[in-house]
Amino acid sequence: MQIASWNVNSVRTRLTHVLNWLDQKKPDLLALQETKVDDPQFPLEPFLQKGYQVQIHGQKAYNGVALISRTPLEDVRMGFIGELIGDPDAEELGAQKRVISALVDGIRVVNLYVPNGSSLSSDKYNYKLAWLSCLERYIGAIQTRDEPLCVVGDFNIGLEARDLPDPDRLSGGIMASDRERAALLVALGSDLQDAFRLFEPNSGHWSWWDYRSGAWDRDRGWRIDHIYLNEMLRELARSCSIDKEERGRIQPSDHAPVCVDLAWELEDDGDGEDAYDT
DNA sequence: ATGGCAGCGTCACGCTGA
Repeated sequence: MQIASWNVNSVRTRLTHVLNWLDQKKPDLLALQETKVDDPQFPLEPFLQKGYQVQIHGQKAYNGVALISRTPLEDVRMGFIGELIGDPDAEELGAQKRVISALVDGIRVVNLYVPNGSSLSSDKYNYKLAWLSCLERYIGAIQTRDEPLCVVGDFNIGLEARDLPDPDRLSGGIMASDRERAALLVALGSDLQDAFRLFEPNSGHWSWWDYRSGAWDRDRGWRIDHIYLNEMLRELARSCSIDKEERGRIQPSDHAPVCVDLAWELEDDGDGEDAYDT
């Protein structure tokens, strides 16, 4: 079972990139962020033609998440719902389409687009902290003991110095402040760990390069796109990698896909193909 | 230290992202 996460920065602009990438990598599940399209305008057909199922939770111009899966998407949940009951910011927290989750071949997959926060003095920073607090309640509600859980997405947080290109300068600023880091760690709880760090302890591995300042040419990125696995899935993790090549293409997203390979037996989908070696 | 690049909505540039 291969699960991938990719902030595509507009699914319509990046459509050929995404379709070509699916043909090349053949993941079982692709979680998209920043689709930037309202649901009626989402380009479903090319994905359906490739035999993928699609669930979308989008809005016009901003945000938007989707799940694209070779196996059925069951028990699909759009956004925070019950977790917002009693929250004074419920309406605002629900208006931005940043969360979609489904049960995929018995694995609970959560796809997130965490708010950026803009700057520490911005109202958007408080929104980010409130959103992460709601995420804590959401993950607490959605996870079931002894069931596999995989939480993926664009977290807009570099959790550790090794996830930043210049930690001395950037630590404490937006996407690297103590409060948002702590809020994310609390939201993830005690059972979820970063799949990438199971395999790669070193710095210098990025998932996002700013379009500006020649960040790509200078290889000054951040590692802000993560895949978190609970203990029972960690035991099955074979690899986790960032597909940096995608960022080097013509008219790329500013993010690269992140992929995890799990030794999880898929139900036979009937076409006789096996997606991985065992 | 600052700004830079890209996508969207709407059609000249402002807003937003990260």
